[in-house]
Amino acid sequence: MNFKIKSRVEVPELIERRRSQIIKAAIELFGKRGYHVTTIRDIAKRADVSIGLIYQYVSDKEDVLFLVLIEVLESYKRGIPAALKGIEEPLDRFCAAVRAYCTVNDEKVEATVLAYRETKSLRKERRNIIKQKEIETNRLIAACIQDCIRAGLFEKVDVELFTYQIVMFSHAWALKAWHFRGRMSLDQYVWRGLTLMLGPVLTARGARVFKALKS
Amino acid sequence: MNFKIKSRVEVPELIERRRSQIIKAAIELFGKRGYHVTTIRDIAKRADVSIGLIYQYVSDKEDVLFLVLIEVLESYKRGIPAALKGIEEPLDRFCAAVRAYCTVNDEKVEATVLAYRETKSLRKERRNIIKQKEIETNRLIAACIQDCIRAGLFEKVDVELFTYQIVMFSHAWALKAWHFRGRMSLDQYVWRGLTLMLGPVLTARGARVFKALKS
DNA sequence: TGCGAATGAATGATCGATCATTTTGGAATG
DNA sequence: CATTCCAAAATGATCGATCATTCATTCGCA
Repeated sequence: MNFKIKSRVEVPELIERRRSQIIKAAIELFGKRGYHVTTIRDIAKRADVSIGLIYQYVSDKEDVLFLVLIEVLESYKRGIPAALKGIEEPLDRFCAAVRAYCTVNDEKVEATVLAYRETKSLRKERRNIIKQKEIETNRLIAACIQDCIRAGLFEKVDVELFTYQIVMFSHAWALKAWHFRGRMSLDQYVWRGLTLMLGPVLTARGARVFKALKS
Repeated sequence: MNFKIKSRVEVPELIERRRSQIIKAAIELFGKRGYHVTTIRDIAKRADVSIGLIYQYVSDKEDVLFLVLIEVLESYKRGIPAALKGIEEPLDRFCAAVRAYCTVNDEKVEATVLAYRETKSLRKERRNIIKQKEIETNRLIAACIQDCIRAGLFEKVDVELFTYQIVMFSHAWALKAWHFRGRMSLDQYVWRGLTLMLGPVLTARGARVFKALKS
């Protein structure tokens, strides 16, 4: 859970600025070409810094991948609470959470695919930190589901499995973009998916609320 | 759809034997360590052949990855019809197909993860062949769903989306093995998943058939 | 002037691919 | 049946290229 990446430069603002410069370039390149094929030279060029500078803020290439994956997963985790702000009604919150998660996956398809591709390229200890981050995001969705159950809008479903169903549904938009893109819009995907998945989950009352929400 | 990989040796039986020897070793190594980290030397050693021999049956390392992915996807495609043999009742067939797909993913978790990780490492033309293979497998599941609809066991659902839901559900067992393994058995996973996913899909009659199936 | 930050040429290790050489198996010969 | 011979198959040392990482040097600011 706790991680520090060694830096030869001490000034925190500088670390912040340089690292995000490096991460930005690396996300683009890793996303397009993959981690192993991308060279430190490529990253340096795209970030408009020297090769040596990268090694002042990071101790090896794996550090860059780790920073990249942390940033990707955290940005996903940030997206959900942001979309929930101000929404009170539980079913509404649930739908907003699903839509938000699909939306972040849509905006950064390559980053999502990258997380699937390259998490295994980290050493175990770091891989676990990444998994932990994913679990934290999943908890946000699980909480929405729990709330719907408590409010009598969902039947008492298998929360764990239903959460993963939602997560996979969202990831699928990115993982199978080659299939879905062009076939339907993200909005269509979300609504058609929700309709399909909620069918057996909604209580009678939940169904009424959902119908109202659709319009 | 059509692919030939150059071989310096002409004898078909020899090509068959040597290639499957190479592929077997490569699946294990790519699965455990990843494509880029595995060297041709590693593959040669594990397959118990010389480096040079590999280049007699394949023209470069990417050929090996391609052969590996083709083999993985084909083995998955073979698994479904095999499990359906002799089963007539449509809902039974559908459940058997889901279970079969989950089972192949369970037996070769690393291969499934590998397909997600490394398909992008192929050049576009070959990547498309792999996607095509996945589509062919999906069609087998879609057909089961269609049959259930025709038989009045499923409501007229969104077949495309429902198919992908099933596919992602099966892949999730492998992709999220670190979460599910130990928490439940594959059988539990399949039944809990089917119960969750079929809820809104089954017609009244379908529900009766499903209940009977469970016992 | 001094010091931390930045640079990029140089280093050394690694790896894919090649190819000169050896081994193998079986056809031809006596 | 033993021997010779040869083409195909197999080998692995070697080559050339690439890449992560280092470090001697320069830069820029206080």
